[in-house]
Amino acid sequence: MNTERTEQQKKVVTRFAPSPTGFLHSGTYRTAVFSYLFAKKHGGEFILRIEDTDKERSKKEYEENIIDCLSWLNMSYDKFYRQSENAPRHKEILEKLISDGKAYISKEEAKDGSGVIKEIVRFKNPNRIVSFVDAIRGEIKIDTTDLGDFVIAKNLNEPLFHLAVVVDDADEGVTHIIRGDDHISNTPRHILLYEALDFNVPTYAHLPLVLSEDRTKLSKRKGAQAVTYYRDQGYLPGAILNFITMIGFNDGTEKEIFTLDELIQVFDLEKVQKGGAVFNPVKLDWLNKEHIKLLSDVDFKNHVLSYMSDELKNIAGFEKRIDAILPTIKERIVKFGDIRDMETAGELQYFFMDPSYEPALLLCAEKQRKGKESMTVKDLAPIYEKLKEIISGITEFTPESAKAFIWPYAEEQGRGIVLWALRTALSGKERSPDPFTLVSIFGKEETIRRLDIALQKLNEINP
RNA sequence: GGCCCUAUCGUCUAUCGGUUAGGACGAAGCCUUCUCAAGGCUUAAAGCCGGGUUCGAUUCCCGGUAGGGUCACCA
Repeated sequence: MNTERTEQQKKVVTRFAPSPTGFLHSGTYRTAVFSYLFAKKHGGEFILRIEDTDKERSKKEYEENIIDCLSWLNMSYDKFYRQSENAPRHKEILEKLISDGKAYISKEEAKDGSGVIKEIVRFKNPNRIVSFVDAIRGEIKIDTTDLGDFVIAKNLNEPLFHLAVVVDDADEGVTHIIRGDDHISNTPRHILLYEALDFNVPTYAHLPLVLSEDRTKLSKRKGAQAVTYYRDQGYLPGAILNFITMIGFNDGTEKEIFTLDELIQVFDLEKVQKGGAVFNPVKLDWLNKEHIKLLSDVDFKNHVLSYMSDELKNIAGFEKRIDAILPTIKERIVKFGDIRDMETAGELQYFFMDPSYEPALLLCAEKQRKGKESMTVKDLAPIYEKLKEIISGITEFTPESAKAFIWPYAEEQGRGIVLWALRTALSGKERSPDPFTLVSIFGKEETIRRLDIALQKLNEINP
């Protein structure tokens, strides 16, 4: 009874054990997220172990990428291991297994077709049915007979995944192995090894796979984007974490927007989905926007600034007006990378400097009076004069106040014409925030100045 | 093909035997100041099939079917 209790109170230890053979992407790091959430939920420890026993495919840059991404996602690990550094221990275990008669060296022709005879190590399979209780799926039984005497090392100095993973997890005290569904078929092999080594078998939890649009396992080939791609595009790490958790997990409520801390609070392996889920980038966009709304004004501004070019930020009027246009930007972006697109499309510059546009743009107001004659310079000039007059009377520069002053005149003259004229004069664009917002951003002096510019441009057109 | 896993709107999901099967994204429509957004409202949209168990199954069991995973001297 006592031993049972201590067993239950044993500190939870989980690990993320990627092989550094590619960039971290949505299909691969989700196991890290769930392992992390589970460990933190139970006040446990989260380990990062780089599984670099495959010398040919492992690359230092991928290892760096993994560490980099985890840090960006704010998933700090309590311990770090590099599997290759445990080589002496692996060799020791291999020798023990062989001397115990539980594994043997087998002289075989190399699989690469070179014809070389190599001495590989095979595990002596007891050929029996292995069963375990998966924390997500319940009992799973698999007959290991058809696995044969599987290979556990290329030679005494080069252990393979099955051996290394079991030895390391046991040595590092991992209590819960949370990994992808695709590992279910490996689990019986691992359990066999645990038993041969007389180690305690940990609890397994096999996560459903993240799927691509065609419902097959998400992979780089299937269009999985690297975590760094999302970072570069200006997604928030909190949104990525929230999204990747919500596909495959639901706390039973209708809440969808969670911070990392909230996720830790509500996380529960038993509420993890069993079936695979499609990674839907459109919903990620929505979620990211929601997370942007959660940002403090300062944080939001800093993010915005980091996505603007120096050229833009160096415009003389930048400092003066940046704060005023922040709300407008927030409304229009879904991720911070959109700011670069806005700048490229020239949708930002006019806030800080005189807009550049063809005089004819002003005349386009004719589009607003269907079936009527085209607008002419003669029609428009008085409108601009009147607008100047109205604006000089505005006392408070808020969108609401601006509207209160301008609206009656727009009603009288035709909304389309007046508002289009105002908006294009202020922005030089066919699309922009509404004119009242623009007026409130620019203030009296600048608004009138821009109306004068429009008037000048009008004169350049021959009636 | 063997073995294993899975199965509710297009997508992500709620439901722990009794519900008008709920929500979200997306879509469509409407409203809200001209454009672009944002916002609000409305609508369409699901229990794979067949057997059981039960007074009653989306839910439990079995069998199909379908999809996926895995079958390396990769991890």
